[in-house]
Amino acid sequence: MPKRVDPTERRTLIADALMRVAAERGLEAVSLRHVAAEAGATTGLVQHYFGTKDEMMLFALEVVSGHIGERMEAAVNALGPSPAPRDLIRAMATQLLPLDEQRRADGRVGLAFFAYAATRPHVAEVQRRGSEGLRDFFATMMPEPAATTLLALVEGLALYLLTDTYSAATALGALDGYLDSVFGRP
Amino acid sequence: MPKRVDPTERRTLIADALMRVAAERGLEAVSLRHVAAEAGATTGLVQHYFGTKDEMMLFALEVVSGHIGERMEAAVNALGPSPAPRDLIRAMATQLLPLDEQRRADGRVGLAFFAYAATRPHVAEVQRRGSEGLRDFFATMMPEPAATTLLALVEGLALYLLTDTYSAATALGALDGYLDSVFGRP
DNA sequence: CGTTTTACATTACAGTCGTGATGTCAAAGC
DNA sequence: GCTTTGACATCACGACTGTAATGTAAAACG
Repeated sequence: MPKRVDPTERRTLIADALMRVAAERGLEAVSLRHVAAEAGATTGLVQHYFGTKDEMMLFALEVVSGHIGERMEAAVNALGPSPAPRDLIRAMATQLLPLDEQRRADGRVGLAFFAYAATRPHVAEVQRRGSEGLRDFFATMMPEPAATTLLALVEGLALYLLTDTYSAATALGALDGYLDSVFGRP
Repeated sequence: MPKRVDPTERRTLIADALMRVAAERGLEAVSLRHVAAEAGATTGLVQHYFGTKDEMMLFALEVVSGHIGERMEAAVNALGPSPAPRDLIRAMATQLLPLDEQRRADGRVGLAFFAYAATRPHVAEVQRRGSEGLRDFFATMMPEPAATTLLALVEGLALYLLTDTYSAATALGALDGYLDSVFGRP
């Protein structure tokens, strides 16, 4: 056999190509051939690592969640030890907003997956779990109804940022305004 | 020529079929053939009334906005004359939430169109205008930043209702909670 | 050293897609 | 009444899709 290869490395390489295609040309342009071409490979390689297209899509969705998780961890670490709950929540919520090109790309993929999941229950399950985990975490640092509201608010802001309906300043203002109403004005 | 026919009637007939397909099988299942079949017609008819697929999609998007507008008007009229701002806003915002099968169908189509618009600037324009109009109207009855936040919150709640992440009671609770924080608890 | 197994590439297939061309038929206009 | 025209139906086209089958080369393993 040829050089033994790290399969998850190849899979993330493919998933990254997928996300580039999805971010630039929409999820409907995500085909085995386009993804393969973007990855500089052939459809055979893609087929080798993902038996089916749905498998590939599902993996890409997990990569996006992974990105968000990593960014949240980094943002939280940047706060230093034992930060105030409000700062912690703000830092995490901000990572859900598409405020730079990196997060915009992830956001577009995430949005596309919402539509994709609308007719694929098992994909929807993955998303649901992610949202619930986040809300439960938020709920450890603020009243539960407020955590619920905050998460929905952030999701809506993300949507409007993605469509250029709201500016970054507007979205951050709305986020801070809501945090003020929960934690009290500083 | 055959019986002269009302073109907009035919167009809405086609658009309704499109929305049924999109709601049940996702926007990616929306093809000229599927829509035609759902409408009990042929692709020739669809082509006759919409030169191109994009034209058809755009028209369907306008139909969805129309539905929402009609529902809002009905809900507002049901309030009786000169309602309190809070009640008015609540009635309108509620129409944006997919709380019954009718609104769920529209919501799914709307969501699918968000993804569709992500790579079609002129479609995004239509959506943006709708959101801005709504926010401006809200802003006539509440502080502007609150209107901005409310709209994003409602959009986020709609998303989570659509994916069955939040229950109707949870979403309405979040909406009322926010309205309380703006207008004061009754 | 030979065999097996892994990692890919290539090709083929059946299906669907949007679109354009062409055909048919009935009513409106002269 | 004949011609024009609008309202569709039908069919063909090239492009694209996901997937299955097959081929090939190389490294690991006995």
